[in-house]
Amino acid sequence: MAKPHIDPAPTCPVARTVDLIGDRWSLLIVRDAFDGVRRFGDFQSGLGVARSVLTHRLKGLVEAGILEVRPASDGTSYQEYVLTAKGESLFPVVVALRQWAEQHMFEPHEAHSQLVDTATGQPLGLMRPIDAHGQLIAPEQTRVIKKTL
Amino acid sequence: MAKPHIDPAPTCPVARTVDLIGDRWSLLIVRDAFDGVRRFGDFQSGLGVARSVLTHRLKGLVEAGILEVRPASDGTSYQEYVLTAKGESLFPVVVALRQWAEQHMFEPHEAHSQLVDTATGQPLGLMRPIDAHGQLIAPEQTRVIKKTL
DNA sequence: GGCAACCAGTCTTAAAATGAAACTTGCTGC
DNA sequence: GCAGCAAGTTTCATTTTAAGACTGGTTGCC
Repeated sequence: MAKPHIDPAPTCPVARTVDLIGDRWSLLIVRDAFDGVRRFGDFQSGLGVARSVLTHRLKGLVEAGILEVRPASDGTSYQEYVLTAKGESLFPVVVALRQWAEQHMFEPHEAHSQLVDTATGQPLGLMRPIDAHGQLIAPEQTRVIKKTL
Repeated sequence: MAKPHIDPAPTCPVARTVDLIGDRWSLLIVRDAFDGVRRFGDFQSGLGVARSVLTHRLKGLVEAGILEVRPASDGTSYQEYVLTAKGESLFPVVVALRQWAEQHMFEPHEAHSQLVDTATGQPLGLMRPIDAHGQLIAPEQTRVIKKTL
C-alpha cells in the first residue's frame, strides 16, 4: 500500500488498536501466543506466513509492548516471544472475536475449534457489553463522546 | 500483497474472522456504522480511506452479511449501508477492542473518545471472559480443542 | 427545463506490503 | 569438526493501497 497519509495518533481507541493489530497476521500471532507458541519457527510454520513478514510483525508487537523477547526456556541460546501483561490483556478481545465467529462464520454442520474451560471442559460463557451496574447494554443505548481528559 | 496461498476456510474461528475484517479499514467501517454512518461519502470522508478501497471493503462486508444495502432513508434515490443483525452482533468485539485500547494505548494525560451509556453518561462496565457459570476466567484456565461437530 | 454541484463509484498510476524462496549467520547435536 | 537447524535478511515478482482524475446519474435551484 502506498504510504497511508493518516492520523498517526487517532483519539479513537478502536482506530489506534487497528493501526497496531489490524492486519492479517498480528492477531493470529497473539492467538497462537495464547496457545503457548513462543518460537519464531513455530509461529512461521503454524501460520504459514512469510518469514520476512513475520519478522516485521513480531518486531512491531514487541515494540508495542504486547510481546517481549526473552531467552528460550528450553536451555538453548535462542530466544522466545512471550505475551506481556499488556498482551495477556488482549484475551477478552480474542475471546469476543472467537465467540462472534463461532456463531456467525460457521455453518451448523461445520467443524471448528473451540475454546473451553480446562477445568470443566465446557465452553466459556458469552461475553456481552454491560453498563456500569453490570446490566446488559445494546449498541443503541450507547454513544461515543468526543474526548476525555 | 501477493496472493496469499492460505487455507480458504480455516477451522479456527479467529482466523476466519481475521480473513474477513483483519485489515486496516473493515473494523473502522463497522465502528462508524455503529455510530450511525450510512452513506458512502460519509464513510469516505470520515475515514479518509481511498474511494476504491472503500468500494471493495463495503462490497466485502455486504457479501459477508455484516452490512446490507438499502434505499436511503432521506428520500433521495441513493443507497445506504446499514448493519445487519450479524453486523450488530459484532458490538462486543468492538467494545472489547475499545476497552483494551483505552487501558493500554493512551498515556494517562492523553485525551481519547469514550463510549458511554446514553442513559447515565457513564462508561460501560469492563468486558471479561467468564466460564459457563459466569465466573471470571483467565487465559491459563482455558484451552483450545481441535474441532466440534 | 437548464445547469452547476453533488454522490457514488471507476480508472490510472506510483508507492508500499506481501509471498515465496534463496541466502546468511550463528547454534546444536553427534 | 561437520552436517543440519534456527532465525532472520535479501531479492524479486505480484498484489494492495493511496491519491487523485474522471464518469454517469441525481439534486438543488433559478
